[in-house]
Amino acid sequence: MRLSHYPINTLKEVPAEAEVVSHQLMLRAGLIRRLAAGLYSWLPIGLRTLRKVERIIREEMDRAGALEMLMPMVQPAELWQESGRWQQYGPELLRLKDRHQRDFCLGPTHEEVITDIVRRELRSYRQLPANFYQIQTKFRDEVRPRFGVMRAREFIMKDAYSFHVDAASLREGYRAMYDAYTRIFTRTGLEFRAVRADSGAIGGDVSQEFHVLAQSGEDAIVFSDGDDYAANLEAAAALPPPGPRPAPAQPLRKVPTPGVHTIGDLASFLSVAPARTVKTLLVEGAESDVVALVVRGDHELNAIKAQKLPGVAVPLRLASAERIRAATGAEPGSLGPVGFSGRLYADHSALALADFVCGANENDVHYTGTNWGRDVQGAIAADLRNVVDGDASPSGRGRLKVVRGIEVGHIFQLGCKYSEPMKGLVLDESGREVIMHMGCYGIGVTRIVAAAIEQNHDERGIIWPEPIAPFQVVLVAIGQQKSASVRETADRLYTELTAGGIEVLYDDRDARPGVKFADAELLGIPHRLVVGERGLEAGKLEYRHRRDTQSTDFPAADALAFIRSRLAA
RNA sequence: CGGGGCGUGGCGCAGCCUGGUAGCGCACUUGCAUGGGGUGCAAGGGGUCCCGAGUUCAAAUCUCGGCGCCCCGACCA
Repeated sequence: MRLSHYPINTLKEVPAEAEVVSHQLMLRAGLIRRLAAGLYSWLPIGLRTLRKVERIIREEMDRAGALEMLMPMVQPAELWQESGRWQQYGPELLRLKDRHQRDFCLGPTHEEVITDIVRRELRSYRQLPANFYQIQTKFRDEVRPRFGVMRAREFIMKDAYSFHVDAASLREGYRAMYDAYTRIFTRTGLEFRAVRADSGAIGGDVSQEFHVLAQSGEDAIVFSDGDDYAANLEAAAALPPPGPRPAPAQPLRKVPTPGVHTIGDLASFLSVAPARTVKTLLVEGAESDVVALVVRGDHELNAIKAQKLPGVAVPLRLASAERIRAATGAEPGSLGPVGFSGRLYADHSALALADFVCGANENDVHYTGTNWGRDVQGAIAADLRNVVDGDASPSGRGRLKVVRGIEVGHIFQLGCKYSEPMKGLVLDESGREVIMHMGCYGIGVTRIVAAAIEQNHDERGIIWPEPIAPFQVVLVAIGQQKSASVRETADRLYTELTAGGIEVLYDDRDARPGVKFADAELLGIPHRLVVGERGLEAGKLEYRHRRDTQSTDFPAADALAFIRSRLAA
C-alpha cells in the first residue's frame, strides 16, 4: 500500500478519552475510531492486523477439526427463555423488539443457538463428537466499557461449541481445544499463560483461561515457581498454614480505640502488625440473615470463594450499615467474631492466630489477646482469601507469584448445563436417549489486538509481533520529490518486494524524513527499509528492525534477498 | 447501578469565577523557503460554544432541566 493514497491521519496528541497505552496508540496510529461508548470502527490498517489474528485462529481451529459456521447476531427470546438465561443474564443482554413486538436480543454468546441447531440436526452418537465455531460480532451491554477495544460493548469473538456422547469424550475434545489455543497464542507471538479459572456465569465444571501477560492487565493471575500450577487469583486456593496454632498466652482485654476504623489505623494505633489482627466482614446471608467472614488483617476477601459457602447470598453483597448495627450493635470498623451469634466463617490463616486483635462489636473498642475456642466458638474453617506473593502453592511444590494478565481466551467443560434444559439428546449405542455433553471455547479476537500492543510498545509507538503486523516492511523514501534516483529505486523496490509476496507499506508521501520515521515507528511495522540519496550514492540501502537502535547498510542490488533473510530470522 | 469530573472548529486545550468582538497549539488549504528525525515564515478555510428553558439590554460565561462522554467501585472474550 502506498501511503500517499492513504487518507487517514496519525495523531500527534493523545485523545483525552484514552487511558491505557493500547487504546492511545490504536487511536494515534489510526487503527480504530470511536463511534459511541464501547463501539469502534476498524480502519484499514487496524483491520489488516485483526484479519491476521483471525486467520491464525481459523487455521488452528480447522486443523483441530472444528467446523466453521456463522450464526445470526439477533436471536429470538424464546431460546433464551428455554435455557433460563432470559431472566438470569441481566442488563448486559441487550434486548429489543421487532415490528411485531416480538422479543429478541443481540447475542452476547451463542450456546442457545448452537444447541438448538445441534438438537435438530444430530440424532446419533455416530455423529459425535462435533465441534462448530464462528468468528463473529458479539454484543454485551457492559456497565462500563473502557480501554478502547479491550472492553468494548461490541467486539469480535471466536466462539466454538463441542458436543459429545459422554464426559470422557468431552475431556478429549477439551484437551484438543487447549492444544489448539496454545498453538494459536504461540503463533500470534504473544507471551501468555493458561490458568485454572472459575467458570462463573457461563457455568460448568472445568475451565481454564488464557492470559496475555501485561502490567496493565485487569486480572490477577498466580503461578507457582515450583511446578506448572497456574490459576486466576479468583480460583487460586490458599492453603492452611502448616503447624498447630500456638496456645493462648494473653488474657482477652478490651481496649478503647477512638476513631480507629481500618486495619491500617488499628495496626499503628496499637503498634501491632496487621497480620496479628483480624477483620470481620458481614455479608448478606441466603436466608435474610447476615453471615460473618473473618480474614487476617493483611489479607483480602476473595468474593468468588466466599459466595460459594453454604448460607451466603449469591452474588456476594456486603451487609448494609443498618443490618450490621442490628446484628452486632456496632458500626463497621469495630466488628469482630467475639460473641457473634450468626453463621461465622474464618479463613485458615486467621484461624492459625493466637492472641490476635479484633473488633469488640462496640463502637471504638477492640479486643487484644483474642483466642479461638477460648473466646470465640463455632467458627467454621474455610478458604476465604486471595492468595498473596510468597504463599505456598496449592500443588504442594513451590511458592506462588502474582502477576497481571489480560484474558484473551477461556475454555469450559460445560457438561449438560445447556443441553439438559434444552433437550439436546442423541441415541447412544444401545438406542437409549442420552443428553449430550458440551464444551465451549471463546477467544476475544479484537481484544488480542489491544493486548498485543499492551505487551509490545515503547515510547515511540507500537512494536508489532511479526505474525500480526499489518505490514511486514515499511519502505521509506527520503527526498523522493527531489531525487529521481531515490524515487525510481523506491518504486522499483516496492514493486519487487510486493511481487515477491512481501507486505509492504510504501511511504511515498511528500513529507520530511522525520515525519515518515515517526509514523513508521508509531505504526510499529517490524522491518524498515530506507531509500535515500546519501546511501544510494554508495549503492546502499538502510535496514532497521523496529526493536533495533541502529540501522545497517546493505547493497541496494540484493534488496529482495536481504529482506527475505530478515523476515525469516 | 452508586460516587467524582468534563462537554468550546477534526484532535488537545484556554476563556466561564468577575456576562459585552470566540482564542491558542496540532491537523487542513495556498505560497515561498527547507529537505536524513514530527522544519520555518506568511496568508487562509472551518465553530448551532452538547440540547432546551429561564434571568438579563446582552449568556460559552449565571440558574434550572435534559442528553452525552470520561474517571473510581461489584462482571467478562
